[in-house]
Amino acid sequence: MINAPRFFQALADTTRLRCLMLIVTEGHVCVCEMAYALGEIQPKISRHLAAMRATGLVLDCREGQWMYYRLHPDLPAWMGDVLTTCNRTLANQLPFSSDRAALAVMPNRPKRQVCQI
Amino acid sequence: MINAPRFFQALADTTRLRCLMLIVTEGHVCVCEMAYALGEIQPKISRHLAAMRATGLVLDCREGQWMYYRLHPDLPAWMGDVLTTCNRTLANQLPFSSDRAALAVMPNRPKRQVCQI
DNA sequence: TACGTATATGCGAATTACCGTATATTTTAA
DNA sequence: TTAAAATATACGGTAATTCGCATATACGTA
Repeated sequence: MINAPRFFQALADTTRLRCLMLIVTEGHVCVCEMAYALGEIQPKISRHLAAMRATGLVLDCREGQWMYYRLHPDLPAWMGDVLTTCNRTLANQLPFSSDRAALAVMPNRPKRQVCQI
Repeated sequence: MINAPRFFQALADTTRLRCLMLIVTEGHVCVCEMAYALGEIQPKISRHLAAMRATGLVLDCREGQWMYYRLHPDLPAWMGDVLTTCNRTLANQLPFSSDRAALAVMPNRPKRQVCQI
């Protein structure tokens, strides 16, 4: 089970926090979407997501070629509250606001179909 | 002004988080109180507090020989919300609960007098 | 002034974190 | 079966973090 210091450590990196805010807003986001939205290279995004998966903060789900990430359903309630509180304020600030804007106009953005689990 | 990643980085260390939860609960806590409550040596506590002061998370206030730390009054509201949410849950868990218990029975615990600013 | 208590900080060592590049793996489609 | 796209990871380098110990500084009191 994820503990408080590890939870906060996951939020302590700008790239991870930007990915998490996208996940909180969108529900499910795949790697190439985050890489495009943040303007970062794919291995960097993938490594940060692997770190958050290892700490139990997010869960991955393959859908064809795409790997979608979402918040771990067993996340303690207070951690979900923290993420929501955080997103409510940060969503209107840079770079989080421009991340959403970039994702909204992503060319060839994959359409999520199945994997509703 | 303190930003989100630096804020979370401050919470990402167990010693700092324990000190912060004491500060949230008590309002003002001095270094020797935290050292006693956590069972850690003074330089370790002092260095962590200096780090949090440098990031703008806490404010110090000398009172005689003692240096009291409290949350920075200009902390963004959402960060205060996160700390409150966090403390509400963690206060009942180890090691945070035993930190409060130890502080409550600290021998020769200094009495805070002035420095109400 | 001299001493005891509280606090801060300099220092070096060990550990951990983050990055870019290159490459391996998985899946889809031709 | 071959190619292309998406993703994961190994590797090496650099920077940041954390620690214990020793010591410096500040304050109160005798």
